[in-house]
Amino acid sequence: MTDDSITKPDFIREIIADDLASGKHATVITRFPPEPNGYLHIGHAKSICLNFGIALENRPVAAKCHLRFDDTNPEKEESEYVESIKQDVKWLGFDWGEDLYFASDYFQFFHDCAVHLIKAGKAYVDDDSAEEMRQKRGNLTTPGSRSACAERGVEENLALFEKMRFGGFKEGECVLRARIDMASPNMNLRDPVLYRIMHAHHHNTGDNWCIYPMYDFAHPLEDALEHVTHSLCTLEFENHRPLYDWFIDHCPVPSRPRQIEFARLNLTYTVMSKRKLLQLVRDGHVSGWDDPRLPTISGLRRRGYPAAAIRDFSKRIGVTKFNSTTDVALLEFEVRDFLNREAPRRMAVLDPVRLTLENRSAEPLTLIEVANHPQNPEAGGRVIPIGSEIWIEREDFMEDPPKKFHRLGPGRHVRLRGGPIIRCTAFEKDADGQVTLIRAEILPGTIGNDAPEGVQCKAAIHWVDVASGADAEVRLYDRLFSVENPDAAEAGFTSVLNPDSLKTITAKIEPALAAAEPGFCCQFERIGYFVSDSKDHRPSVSPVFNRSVALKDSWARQAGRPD
RNA sequence: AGCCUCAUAGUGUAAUGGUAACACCCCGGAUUUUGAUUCCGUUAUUCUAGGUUCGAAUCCUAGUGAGGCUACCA
Repeated sequence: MTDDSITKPDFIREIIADDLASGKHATVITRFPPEPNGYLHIGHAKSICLNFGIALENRPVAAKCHLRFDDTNPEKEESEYVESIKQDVKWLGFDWGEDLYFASDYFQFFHDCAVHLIKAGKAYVDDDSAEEMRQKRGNLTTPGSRSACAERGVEENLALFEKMRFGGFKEGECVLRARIDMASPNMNLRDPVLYRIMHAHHHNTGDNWCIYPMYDFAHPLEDALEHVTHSLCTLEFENHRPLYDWFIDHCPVPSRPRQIEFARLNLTYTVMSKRKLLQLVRDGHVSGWDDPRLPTISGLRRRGYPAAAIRDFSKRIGVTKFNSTTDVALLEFEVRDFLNREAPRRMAVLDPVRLTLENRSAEPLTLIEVANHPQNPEAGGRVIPIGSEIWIEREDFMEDPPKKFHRLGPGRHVRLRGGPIIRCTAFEKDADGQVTLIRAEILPGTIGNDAPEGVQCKAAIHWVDVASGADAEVRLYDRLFSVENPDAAEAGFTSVLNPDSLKTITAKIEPALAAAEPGFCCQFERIGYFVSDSKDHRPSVSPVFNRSVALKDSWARQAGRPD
């Protein structure tokens, strides 16, 4: 269902194609390596689509993409997140097959590599405190100086490391460091920490270990162990690549993966950092991690964004090293583009006003068959009852319409979508001047036929039958922030939250909508795309719909302009 | 301040030393039983300065701007 025509080779795909062509690799193995410490968001979706996409595209050479949980820090990780991440990857349409891994399953190997480095004189146990280490590391312009512990012999280091491993030290008492270069202009190479002591329970290994490897040490080894050929990560790891390569060079690994960095996704009108997302949830600015306004995968899913639209979006934005910010309008375009093709049409009236059909004896219709999709006859149709009273949208009637207004007004004609043309004969107002009732007559014989000679009918409006229609809660979602770049807000990102990001209203919906199952995506004709809420929607009892995205509305733009 | 990386219409990307293009957005028009869709069209682009070359968005140098790096996070 995804649009393959969008795919064009980016610099990473070119590298891979070259490696395949030159015979450097016979196949391609990528991996998506989340830390299970939070929920996935659309930035992760970019990485997922990249890594799994490359594997899919290279199927002829048996390419694969692994799902690997980078769970090397027991203090931050929970198995609850493992399940939600698996669910999100699956929902996005990707399959890791047999290749589900946990970094924690490699703890023994990491340990053995550490011992290997110690024996080679390339790692040592350091008793310096974190504070002392920081001071001796130097800074951006001045070289660091080595800890006195670096002079320890191999046997002593071996013994101390074993003592670390078997719980002989308290947390923070010492660490294992690589012996590289304290004067390197790349801070990552100033004798980085390999192992720290954590007397913590791990979600996978329980209490088997009390030393845990650092990302920089573990990650290249994980990749190499899994025979990953191309290890794709975001730009902030550029300076880590020399260290990545150093571990590959100095440890007994079975393969040589290559790290390639690309720019992470930034989107306008939202925030993407885990910390800020967490704050929005904790402080109650949103209802939870799956709030439809959040850029989380679960939020987008609940919002009714199709997985295919997110995949198309990922292709459309490309992959580069340029630190860019993508206009969220591009995501919304992909959502509309997909839903326009796939979503069945339904009718709902968001701001209802009653309309009475007066000449029912002249046109005694009781049922109307309405097409489910204007461009796709295969989508079939549905039968909607129609009585003498219907709801129409308040803004589809004007007492004194301007010449460019095509809808209903006194004496004017309009077509009821899928039904007959009607003519407004009268209307009533209350004391405040608010229209309370519209009276209209049906033009007999106009269902499925053009307007009779001499009748001006330039629009079709949606409607809901009063007798058979139902009430529904409709949640009108809009952008969470009112400025393009909330991260740059002087008073903090929460100061630029959009106060109108959610408007909840009661709407009138046609019978088929009330009966829909949760997660049903459709277009409310002339309004936008909506989905029945996966959590709160109760079919036929208490329907709840979320707006995914509004339809483009050139009339609103035109009408809003001064003449 | 040192090191690394990046810079093409408003936004995101393509052009791999040989005519700067595609998508989104915006604007206009045609069609339309959704003021949607579809179709057609308009506006607008190589950060700056030098250099190499017959020829530079592309290669080199410098500058400018942006991002990253001084966790026992990932």
